[in-house]
Amino acid sequence: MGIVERKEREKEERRTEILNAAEQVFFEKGLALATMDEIAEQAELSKGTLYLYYKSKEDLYMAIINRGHEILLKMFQEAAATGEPAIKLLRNIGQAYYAFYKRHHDYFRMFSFSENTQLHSQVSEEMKTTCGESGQCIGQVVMDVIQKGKEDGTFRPEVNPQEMSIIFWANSRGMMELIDHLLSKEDWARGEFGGLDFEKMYRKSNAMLKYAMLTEEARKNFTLEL
Amino acid sequence: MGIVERKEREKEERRTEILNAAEQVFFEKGLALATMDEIAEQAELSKGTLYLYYKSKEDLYMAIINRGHEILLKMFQEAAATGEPAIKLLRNIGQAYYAFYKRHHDYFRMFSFSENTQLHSQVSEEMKTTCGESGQCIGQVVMDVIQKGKEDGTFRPEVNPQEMSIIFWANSRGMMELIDHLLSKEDWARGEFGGLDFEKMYRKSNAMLKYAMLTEEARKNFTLEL
Amino acid sequence: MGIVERKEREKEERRTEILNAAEQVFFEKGLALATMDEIAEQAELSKGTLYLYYKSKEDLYMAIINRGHEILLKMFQEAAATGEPAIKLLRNIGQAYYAFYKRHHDYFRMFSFSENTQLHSQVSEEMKTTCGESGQCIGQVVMDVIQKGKEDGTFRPEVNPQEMSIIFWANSRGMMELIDHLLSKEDWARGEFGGLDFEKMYRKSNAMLKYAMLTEEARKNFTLEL
Amino acid sequence: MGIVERKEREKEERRTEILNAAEQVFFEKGLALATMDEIAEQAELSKGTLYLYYKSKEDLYMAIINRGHEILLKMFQEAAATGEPAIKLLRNIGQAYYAFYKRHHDYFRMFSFSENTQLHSQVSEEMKTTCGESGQCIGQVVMDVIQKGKEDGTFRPEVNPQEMSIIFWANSRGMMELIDHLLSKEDWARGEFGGLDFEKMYRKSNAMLKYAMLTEEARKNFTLEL
DNA sequence: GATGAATGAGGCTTCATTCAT
DNA sequence: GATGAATGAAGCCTCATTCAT
Repeated sequence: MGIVERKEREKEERRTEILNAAEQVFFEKGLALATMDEIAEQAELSKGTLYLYYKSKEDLYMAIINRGHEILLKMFQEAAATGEPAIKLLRNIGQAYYAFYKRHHDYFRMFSFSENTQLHSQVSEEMKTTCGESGQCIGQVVMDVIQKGKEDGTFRPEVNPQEMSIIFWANSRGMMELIDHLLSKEDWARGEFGGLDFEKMYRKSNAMLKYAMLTEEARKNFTLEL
Repeated sequence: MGIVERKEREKEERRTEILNAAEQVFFEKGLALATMDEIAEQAELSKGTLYLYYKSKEDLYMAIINRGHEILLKMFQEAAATGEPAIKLLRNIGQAYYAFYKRHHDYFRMFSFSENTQLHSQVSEEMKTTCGESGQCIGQVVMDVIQKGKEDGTFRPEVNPQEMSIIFWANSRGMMELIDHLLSKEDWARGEFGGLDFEKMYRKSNAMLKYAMLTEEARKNFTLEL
Repeated sequence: MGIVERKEREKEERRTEILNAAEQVFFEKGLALATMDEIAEQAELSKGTLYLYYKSKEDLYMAIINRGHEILLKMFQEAAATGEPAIKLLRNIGQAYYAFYKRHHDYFRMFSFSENTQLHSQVSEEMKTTCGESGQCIGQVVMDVIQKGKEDGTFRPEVNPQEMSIIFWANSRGMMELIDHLLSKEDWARGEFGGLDFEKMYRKSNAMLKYAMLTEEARKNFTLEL
Repeated sequence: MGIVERKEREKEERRTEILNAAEQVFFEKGLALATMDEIAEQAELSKGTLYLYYKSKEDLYMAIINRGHEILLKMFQEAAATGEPAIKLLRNIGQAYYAFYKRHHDYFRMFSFSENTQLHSQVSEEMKTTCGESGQCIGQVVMDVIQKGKEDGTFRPEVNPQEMSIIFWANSRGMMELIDHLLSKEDWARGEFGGLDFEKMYRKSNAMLKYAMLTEEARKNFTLEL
């Protein structure tokens, strides 16, 4: 025995190879312009084999998005596990998001797409189920941190962690999308455009939201720089 | 005389008809799944005629995005022209955005797409030029209001209007995208999901940002509800 | 009076303008890639007007070929009208053909096409009739010169002028087509390719045919250089 | 084993089937009027399959031209391999060309087109490379024979084989094109038009060129009939 | 006579997916 | 399980020609 396990492992490896290949192609061309032919060639597999592992091009695309979500989740979890006070953790998470964007902006760009109605209509239910989790968990990490901050008296008692985590997440995403869009026209690596320092702006926006949640007490130790 | 003018007007009408038809189809199917055949049929025109007015499917798509931008711009301009103090105007603009989303969410969904690299690569330079303006102006409206608020002592002197308008815009967009995504799974019309009142959350997020910009003086007249 | 003539003249001028425009476009793009739109634009006329003067794109193309034929005919006639002895005239004609090729190779290239079956099937009978003449006459010029050479004892009595004119014409055309094809790959202006001097070769081929027609007597005054 | 070979063979057969179908359609309609739909139907294959074997309509067309070139090359090679003296071989080649024209005039007509600039611009580099060879070799056969005739004292020492092979080839092609053009209007099968026997004329033209190349010695055994 | 907007048939090509081997 | 040849539906776009004004 062990033969079943080996088979299982090989199958998993094959899935990974396909994903790696698909990733490269999707990153370069995007969903619409990528072709299964190209992915098959990149994977050094036949086109038929692709369909043995993934039901459709869209499923494959969704699987890559899921990869991105898992990477981001891990980064969030690490950022929230330093043992620091909640307010620091929230800052860490914010920075982790920016770091993710910088290191994995190809994934980031796919995220917007993942919410596209058209895409969803073409992804199998199976795949959607598989991919749902990570996305959910990401929000949870933020929520837990805010809850913790509430408990230790940093955030006001009327703060609703679920709502606030959504607001934080939405704001961050909105900032990053805008940054990504503006930067694509200029020097992306420099992270600067038209004299604006986007990283700083991103941090500011997060700080502003955080500031609004602080108790009077906590504000004394917090300087909001605009 | 008048013959040339009439011709001109008819041509413009035809353009509008085409745009109307394209809009309907794009709203329903999205860029990828829409076909020029269907648009032509909807417009009760031959496919060839479509190409007399727009160079490609992507150009047509971009023209619709432009329509959306113009509607939004007008709503912003009206929201900023009530003569109220800056802090109210900013709230008006925020509400206008939400109203736009509610009334024209099909346009709203296209906006994300308008920043897609692949789309851009297929839109003619001509069309891009035509469509650039509205997008620019929208941000300007917000910026002017913040500048005004700074001048009348509502917003802190260290506030940078350009940066803040970007942050406001990004946050609002992020919130709305998230709302749109979450709601699409449930009852959209109700504007509520999982016990969360999204409109309220949206207003909160805006209020939090605003609050952070206020001078000590102005905060006295502003209650931040979380 | 006069008014009809003026109308007639203006109409003729319009035909010429159209022909000029079509010529430019056909020269540049060839029949298949040229469009009536482009011709109309070049002529600064509406597309509809084109069809007022020519029944189809193919008719227009044929009309240009006819122009070329007329130019060539005129050059042949001049070459044959210097009053020199027949053997010189034949040389003149050969040189005229080469000169035509050099000066008007765009026309020359169309000639091959003019014999294309597909083209013919799309040209109106009317236009074919109009264009038949020049083509016929060109052969006639050569024939007359050979007949003259026969009469003055330069060419053998058994020479059949009709046959020989055809052979001359065919040989010259074949040479020029080949030259044109080979040269297009290299420096056309230089008239040289792979160390071969095509003009010289062309003259040689003509000389060889001429030589074979000469009487013993005439050969004494003729040096055939190979 | 053998399975790979069989696959290989079947693939080659498929290529041939496609070529056969394309040939029939192109012969009947010509490049411009032929459609891939028709070729697919004729081949009893889907249109998509055509593109699995040939990149474009033009590539397919070029492949057929190549077939013709190969047939002609073989006929030339056989004509030049009878072991007879060079002067006979040259006559054989001339006759082979005429035979080719008579048996395969559809191919012959395509040849003119193969030199068309527009066609070339649409043929893939790959196909051009594949097709280049045969064309080259055809000229070589003639050249070798002339060289041989020079060496055995039949042709004058000043004869340049390369030049002369080109002249022969060009003259033959020119004659055949003209014949083809004139005959198409009348009875092609009879090979006669307006009282002219074209085959005889063709032979005459070749004989005239040959005659001009002969040494004084060789002329004694050669009667030039005009 | 001139216009030019409208047509609509049809062309080439692509590609996700299947299925016999 | 893997292959890759074959499919065929569909897409975008072109353009010669017509015809109402």
